[in-house]
Amino acid sequence: MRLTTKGRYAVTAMLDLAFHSQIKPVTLTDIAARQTISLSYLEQLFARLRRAGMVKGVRGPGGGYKLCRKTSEINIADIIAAVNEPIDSTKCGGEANCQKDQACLTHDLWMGLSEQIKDYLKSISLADLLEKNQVQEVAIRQHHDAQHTIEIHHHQD
Amino acid sequence: MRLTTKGRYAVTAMLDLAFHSQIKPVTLTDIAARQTISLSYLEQLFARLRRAGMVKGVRGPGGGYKLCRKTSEINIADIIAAVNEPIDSTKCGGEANCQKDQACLTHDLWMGLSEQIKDYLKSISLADLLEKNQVQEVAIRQHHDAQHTIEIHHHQD
DNA sequence: TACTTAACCTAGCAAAATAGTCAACTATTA
DNA sequence: TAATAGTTGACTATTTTGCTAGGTTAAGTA
Ligand code: FES
Ligand code: FES
Repeated sequence: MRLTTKGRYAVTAMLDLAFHSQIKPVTLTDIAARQTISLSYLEQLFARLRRAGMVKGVRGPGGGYKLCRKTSEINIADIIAAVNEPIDSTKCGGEANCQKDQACLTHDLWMGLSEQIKDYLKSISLADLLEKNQVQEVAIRQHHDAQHTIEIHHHQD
Repeated sequence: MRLTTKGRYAVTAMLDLAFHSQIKPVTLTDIAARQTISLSYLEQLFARLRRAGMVKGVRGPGGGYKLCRKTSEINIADIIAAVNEPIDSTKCGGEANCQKDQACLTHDLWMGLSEQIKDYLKSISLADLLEKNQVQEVAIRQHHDAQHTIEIHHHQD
């Protein structure tokens, strides 16, 4: 499991998609504009996400992308794994034989740690994040509404 | 929190150090040989680890590196943070103002997730990993011993 | 049928990060 | 003093990243 800005872009885009594709597909152009990510970079990311079976492209006018599964069934680890080249972080490439005596200090250890992180990220779904974010959005909207009300009151003075 | 091979190198080297520096300091040459990491790359990593106050260099013959703290007081997150350039993973660089309406979809969300991963890695100490590894080592040795016994039995036939 | 839309694909590029090298230098200690 | 071993800085190669530019293909619409 590698964790870089690339993965962040992917998670962000997927979250945007989850948030806006309730009714109709969302175009990458829209996501690019909202999240300030280059369109073609998004295309690259979504090509991988599509090949991983997480999203589905709909061509033609009114088209765009939509999720293949429910937001509760899409986890963060899968998204990150989909966009990152699956690099074998071991020297031996699966075989546990690079040295005689201290062979797997790197091998088992990092693999285990990496697996733990993956498990952790697997336990977080898009729905979980959406919920969190929605709470915040609601809070902000309520704040705005409140301010709006205050302004109206002010005008009525 | 970023997770790349660089961090893996650092954690692996620190673990090797923890494992071998019980009695006397360990030279980077030894670690380089054991873990098949380039010596000069290790030097770079250990320069950062030293600046972060995690290891101490001992000069002269019989010198090398040793840990500044107990293995139970050194966590994985700190090691990884020490070798990675502290990059601000947000576009806005701390300010939450990159866009008007959807400002912090990226911001709060990824920051929070990143923080959670960091917390998780903070909860794992070198001692924890050592213990695990030692358990495995014992297991392997036992397995070897068992096979050895089998071979002896075979010879006795 | 022609046109538009947006997915889908390809090649290439500049900047950054990563991984590793080399050589000179300094401090320690046997 | 001579050997050892850390310290430093500059330098190079490779990979990844994020992006641009240009297409092709499928699906709607006039
Ligand atoms: S990396 Fe797999 S055995 Fe050393
Ligand atoms: S990244 Fe911080 S507000 Fe958008």
